[in-house]
Amino acid sequence: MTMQDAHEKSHAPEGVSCASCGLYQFCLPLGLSSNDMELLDRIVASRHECKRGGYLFRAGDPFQSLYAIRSGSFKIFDLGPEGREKITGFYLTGDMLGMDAISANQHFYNATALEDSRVCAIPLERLEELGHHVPALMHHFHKLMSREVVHDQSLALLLNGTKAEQRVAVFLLDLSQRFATRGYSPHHFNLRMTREEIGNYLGLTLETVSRVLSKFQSAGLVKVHHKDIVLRDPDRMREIVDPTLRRH
Amino acid sequence: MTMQDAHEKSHAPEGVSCASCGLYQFCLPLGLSSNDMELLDRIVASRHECKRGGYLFRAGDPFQSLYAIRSGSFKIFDLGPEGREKITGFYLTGDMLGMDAISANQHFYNATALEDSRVCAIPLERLEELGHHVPALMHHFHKLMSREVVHDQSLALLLNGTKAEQRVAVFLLDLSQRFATRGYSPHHFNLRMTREEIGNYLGLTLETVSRVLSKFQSAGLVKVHHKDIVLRDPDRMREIVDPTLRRH
DNA sequence: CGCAAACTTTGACCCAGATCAAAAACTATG
DNA sequence: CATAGTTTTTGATCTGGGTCAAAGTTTGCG
Repeated sequence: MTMQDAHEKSHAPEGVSCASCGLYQFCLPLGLSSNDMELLDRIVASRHECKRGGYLFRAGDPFQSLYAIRSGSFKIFDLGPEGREKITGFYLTGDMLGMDAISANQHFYNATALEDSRVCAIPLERLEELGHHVPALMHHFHKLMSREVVHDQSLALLLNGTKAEQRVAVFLLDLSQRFATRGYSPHHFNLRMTREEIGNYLGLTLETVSRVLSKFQSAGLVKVHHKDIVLRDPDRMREIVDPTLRRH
Repeated sequence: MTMQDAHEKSHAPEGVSCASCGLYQFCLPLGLSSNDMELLDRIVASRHECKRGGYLFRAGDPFQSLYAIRSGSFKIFDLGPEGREKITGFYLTGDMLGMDAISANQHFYNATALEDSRVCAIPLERLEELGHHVPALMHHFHKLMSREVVHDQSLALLLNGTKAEQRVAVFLLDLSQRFATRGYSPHHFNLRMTREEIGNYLGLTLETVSRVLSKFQSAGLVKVHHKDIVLRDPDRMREIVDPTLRRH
């Protein structure tokens, strides 16, 4: 079973507290008093490591707990009947994974690490139990789930109503913004996924992603060097996403 | 403001209880004791009517409450920069709407009634407050949100990896199953939305939807008469969705 | 009941992006 | 540091479903 597979995921030293994590503005503790923060450590069942390519959970696994990403990044994906992978999300440090599994008590999708990563396991029962005593915690959890709903609907909108260039632009701007929120540069960052994974996620082929990036580069919008991205003109990028922004 | 617009939504007699609703297997009360059920009525702030085409809420509206559909059906949709409508979901009797609004305290999307409908307004604060005393209620709410997450991701998968015929087949089978769960015939039902709305939702044009339905009809899979649908061969329909099911 | 408006069907043509192909650039490993 | 494998780029061609067009159907309203 996934949980015991030492090649994919192993226990790490537990001597870390939520208060010292440096992620409390993204993770669950947001808006809690330092008093509440101490309680928070009680809901983290364990901390794991997950090697690049290792599974955090697989579709069909029984629902054990939610996971907060302490460091690293993950993709979640479906494997179709013929094993064709379809990515529905990339998750970065501070994001929470596994909320799909609550509804049927088992995971619908798969999650693997894009790089060596660490996660905190948060059993839902403990979260709910502590939530009875700390209303702000419960409410924050509801916000997190709601954010997931909004994100997933945005993805459906993206896959429905937009052209290739818009999709890639949305993808880059979204990443940029997420890095900014985490304190990294919004102008210069490294992709953690391949062209194929990007295309898979955006409903495009890797060739199309590559072509669009080349086009953006010759238009002076970005500087692309492998996975190294420099956003040179975010405003013009935003105009590609929403042409009504263009001022003549 | 939407909430006061009498043309769109008006108050209806309040003399109805959750226990007498006949929907308690779909709505929030699922799995609660009859004792808890009495508490439940306390979280319903009001019951409204919503005429065909009327807005239940609009993108940007402040988040007032969640809504459980007592009768009727709704679509939720985004209006792009040029006002181009993009539907991300159809909701039937017993479904809950508005969970997108929790994350930012305002609605991201619009909701209008596909037919004259009635809803129960459920303020989140009351739900959370009562949830502190009734853990099963809180947990059931988490399952509902999780189900929404799974649905939205499934939509993204549909819009990504499938062809026109598969999409229409998925749509019909999904509706069939949802009607069945509600005690209606899974073989014979009425569409509440136009070809255009179906196509919009599925990422197809109304012409393509029409063509696919015609093709399904001549193949003997369905009998289509306007909005009246008879599923004649659900098994073969499932094979269209997932060709690996085919036995030669 | 009759006419207008809305919805649906069917046909002809076209295009964005998929697919196929092949070379180039990078990465990892012994 | 050479070599095999992976990832990316670029080009040529193909196609599912979009777009445009026009006729047929249904519904609702006065």
